[in-house]
Amino acid sequence: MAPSPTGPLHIGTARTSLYNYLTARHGGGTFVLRIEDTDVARSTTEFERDIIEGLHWLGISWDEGPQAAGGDDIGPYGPYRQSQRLDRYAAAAERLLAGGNAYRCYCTPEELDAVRREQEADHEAPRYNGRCRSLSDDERAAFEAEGRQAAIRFVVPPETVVWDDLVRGDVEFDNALLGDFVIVRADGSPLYNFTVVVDDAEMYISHVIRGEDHISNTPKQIALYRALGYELPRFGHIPLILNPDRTKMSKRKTQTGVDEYRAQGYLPEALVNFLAFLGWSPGTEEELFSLRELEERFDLDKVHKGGAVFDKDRLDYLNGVYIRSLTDEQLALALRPYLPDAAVDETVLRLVPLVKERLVRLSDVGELVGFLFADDAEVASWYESEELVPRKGEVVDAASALRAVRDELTRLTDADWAADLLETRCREVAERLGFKAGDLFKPIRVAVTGRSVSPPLFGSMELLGRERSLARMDDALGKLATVGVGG
RNA sequence: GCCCCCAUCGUCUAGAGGCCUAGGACGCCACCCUUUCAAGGUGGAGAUCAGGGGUUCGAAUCCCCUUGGGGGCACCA
Repeated sequence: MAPSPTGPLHIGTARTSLYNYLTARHGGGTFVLRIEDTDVARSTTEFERDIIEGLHWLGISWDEGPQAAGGDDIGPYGPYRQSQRLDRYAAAAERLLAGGNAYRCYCTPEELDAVRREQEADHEAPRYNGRCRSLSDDERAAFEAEGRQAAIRFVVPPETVVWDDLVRGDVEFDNALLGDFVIVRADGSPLYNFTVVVDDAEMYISHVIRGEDHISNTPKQIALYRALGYELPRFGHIPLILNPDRTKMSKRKTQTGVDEYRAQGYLPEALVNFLAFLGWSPGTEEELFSLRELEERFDLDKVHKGGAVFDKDRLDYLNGVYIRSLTDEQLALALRPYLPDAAVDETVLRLVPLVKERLVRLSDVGELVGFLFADDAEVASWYESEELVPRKGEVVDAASALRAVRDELTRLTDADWAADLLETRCREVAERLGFKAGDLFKPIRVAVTGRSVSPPLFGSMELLGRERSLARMDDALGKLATVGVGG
């Protein structure tokens, strides 16, 4: 896998990495991570860190490559950052030049542009016209005298290239359609199509698995492999992840940062399971897979050719499944970062059963149990007094009901303040007053939690504690009084 | 404009000539359970397998064309 540290870890990169990782693990191979940082202007070690940490977070590990951002490499064919391999590219370029497989090109961007425009006008494919391909020594000297810097272009042999793609089968491309492409810029820096070939070959990469958007780079790279005398790897082009409108997934239309999903409380297990199925399935109706199980079952020849839309609903569903599969202790730990620092561990563990079945993302916990950590006045500000009124009741009913409940519960001691007893007492009150239990519970719920939708009421009250629960009922009574009916 | 790739419910997918009156899952809709919301359970709507031609006794599965969609055509990766 060879990500470019020019941005945070992208969902697409994560998926490609996963497929690479699974292919390597499934086949007992070696998984290599290489950082493609030749674009010095856009590459940062901060992004490198985000990528490496994101992959680790997903559970993806590699046998060769940098193990930490800015850290040392592991593996026999390093260095594994392209910025540290410049001498190799220079040597390869020299070999190409010496063998007549490449030449210096003195064309300026303006000249190139003019040619391109002309070709477009003639409805031709835009490509380099080969002007500098066979310059005489005099012509070369003349350009040099002008002070022009030369880029290096690769001589593309005009032949049809065929490869047996790991996911698509035979793919054919006519390189005669290609112009000679630049492999080294005028400033001496090497370009992608050239560096990957040198690196993949010198790192003995056997399987190149990448997105379908690279399919048209492959014939160029194969030509380079041949010119350089390298042995060809197998290529596999996996389908793209799509926006809901079926265009190539983009930040604009879909959330693409792995760090963002992580921050929102998606579990790596859910993301991995979800990503694996974007373009692959085991061929059965099973759909819950751990990384380990995927390592065992994943196979490139079950990978689809068509793109797959990123379906957020499905990710959400899977995340819920994985959250529910956690033990209470594990979930309490995972929830910690999403709860106020003031929340003690014991409280967190006790609140887990109340929220476990209600969480789509870990970050949802804040909304669910916010009433526990907000002060009474704030909770009272969350609702209008009308919300205290039971479905088919009057404001007076709400007031008298709440008062009855408060009076009843006041008699309980702190020690008795537990969910089951609270429920028993409230049901008794409901019966005495002739309320349906649900109708009575509504005003209590709103008073105590500030919302008409909350975790189970009595468990919530137990956690909140006697004093605060009673105080909030008093606050509610006060709010009803101001509408003019309480008292 | 040129080149290449792809095509099963809205979405992810099962399906490699007869097992398909096309299966599962998400989402959606009902109902059940239920203190709200979830979770769970049951059921339902939802794809004439993009369309048209072939091949075959037989096609979602093979071939061709059309249409639609996507990707690529840089001194980006």
